[in-house]
Amino acid sequence: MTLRITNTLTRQKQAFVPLVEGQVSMYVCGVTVYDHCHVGHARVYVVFDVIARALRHLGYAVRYVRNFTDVDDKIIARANKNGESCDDLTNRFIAAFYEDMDLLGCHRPDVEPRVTTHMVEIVAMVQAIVDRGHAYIVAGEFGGQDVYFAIDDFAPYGALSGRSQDDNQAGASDRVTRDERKRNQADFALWKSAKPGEPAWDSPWGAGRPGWHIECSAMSCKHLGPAFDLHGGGKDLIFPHHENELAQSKAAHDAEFARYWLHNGFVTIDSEKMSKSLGNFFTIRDVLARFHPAVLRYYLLTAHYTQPLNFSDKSLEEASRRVLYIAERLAQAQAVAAKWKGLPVAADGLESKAAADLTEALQDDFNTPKVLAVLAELVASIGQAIESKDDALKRSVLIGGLSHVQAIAQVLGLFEGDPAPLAHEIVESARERLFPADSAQLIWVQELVQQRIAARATKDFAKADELRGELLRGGVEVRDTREGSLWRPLLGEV
RNA sequence: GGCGGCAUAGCAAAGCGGUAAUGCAAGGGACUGCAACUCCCUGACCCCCGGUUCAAAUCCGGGUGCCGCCUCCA
Repeated sequence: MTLRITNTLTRQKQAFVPLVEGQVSMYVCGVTVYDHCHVGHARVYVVFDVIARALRHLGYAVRYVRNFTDVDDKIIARANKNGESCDDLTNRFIAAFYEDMDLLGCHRPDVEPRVTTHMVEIVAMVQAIVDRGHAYIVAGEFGGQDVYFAIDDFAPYGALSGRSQDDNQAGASDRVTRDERKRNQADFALWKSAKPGEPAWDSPWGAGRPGWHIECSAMSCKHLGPAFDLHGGGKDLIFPHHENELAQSKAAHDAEFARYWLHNGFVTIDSEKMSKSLGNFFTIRDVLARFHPAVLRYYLLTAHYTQPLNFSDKSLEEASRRVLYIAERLAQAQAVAAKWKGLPVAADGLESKAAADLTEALQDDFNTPKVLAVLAELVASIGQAIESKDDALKRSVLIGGLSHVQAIAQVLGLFEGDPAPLAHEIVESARERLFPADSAQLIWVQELVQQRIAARATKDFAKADELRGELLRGGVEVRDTREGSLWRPLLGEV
């Protein structure tokens, strides 16, 4: 079996054949850095992080490029509003972006170009498009000149999004102000002349800045060449961003541009798209204040990347319980397996089946729910083995299973490290959040737990059970173990 | 108005022509003073109607419902 990928261009899942055997070049549209990222952004970058990891697992040498858009209307507006420079603003949010991505366990792409450092390439590409007759120049509003891409001169326009210009006109005409300078209202800016006070760069058309789409065309070309394998982003970029990128790039150099277009589905809330404009979004920081980063990452991988993913406390709570369960099982398995440390174990059927299942799941359009199912079966086998009285079986399943969990972990970017601290962090972060030190809630819990310990000591089980019931209603579960009566917060409503 | 996607057990989610992965929840059992944790067992014929096929959740046609894009948006 070979790798199959859903290609937006063909609307089909098709066999992946890279331009150069064994290598994959991949470009993913990065963020416009004027604000914190929300969960929708998190999904894109986690998904493509896993895709890059998966490709590497499958043996490809991957070159992953992801840009920062640091010149844009929204950036200028926000910087003006804040009374700071665009550079200060963008640098701040790039730093914040890295903090979020690091917490979520996303590897850095191989190249992370910024628009502001690629003006030479951008101007050159605009010039090439003009020279080849696919763009025209009009007078700008404040002097200088604007350059527009002429979609009527480019026959394949609409191929990616599957719509004709006529289709678009019907809906767009009532919402978009007419610009009489444009030949076709759907023509889009390649270069915009500077308005007073805006950041601007020199060009053959006077001082100005790039239009929205050209940066990705120029930067992908510079770092991956005029033709490359994978181009990714959220579904909302299909039109107009990617459609326009495709048109510009092909108009500039005739090369194939991206061969496979991958688009991830939206994160939704109550089935509606999470977006800035609707205001129904949570930033990554909002979520990480309540849930462990591994929980958010796990949750983001529970649905196939092309499908919508509905965001809710319930889903995150379920993911919490699951991640905790897996981490605890793995930690326990490691503790049990430690005594066999260094002893070799023959690969068993379980391990090789899991390896084959992992590969198959990844080759099936990076099917992370399937990978999670493989992991679940593996962890279940490990859980059974821990209980097993058969020492030989136990040893082979635990050691073999743990080593294969690592292979899966490296692809998912989950459970890569030591599982014991992860389990501890999940419980402790919930404890700190719900029962902070010196809080009335904490004192309440400690008081009841002490009373219960006392009740049990005198074998007053009726009283002990009553206290446990009370704690449970207060969101606390108590477990009587060899180490005594331990308590921890319930991870979400059950 | 145009274009596109989705509809699978209580919930979430795989499946891409050969009689439905996985997770959560729920029920039963083992364990436990009782519980919790853990382990074992239990669940759906796939929105509706037609069609193609020896065979369809999976393909085709028609409905219904939800969502997205066509304006900045991951």
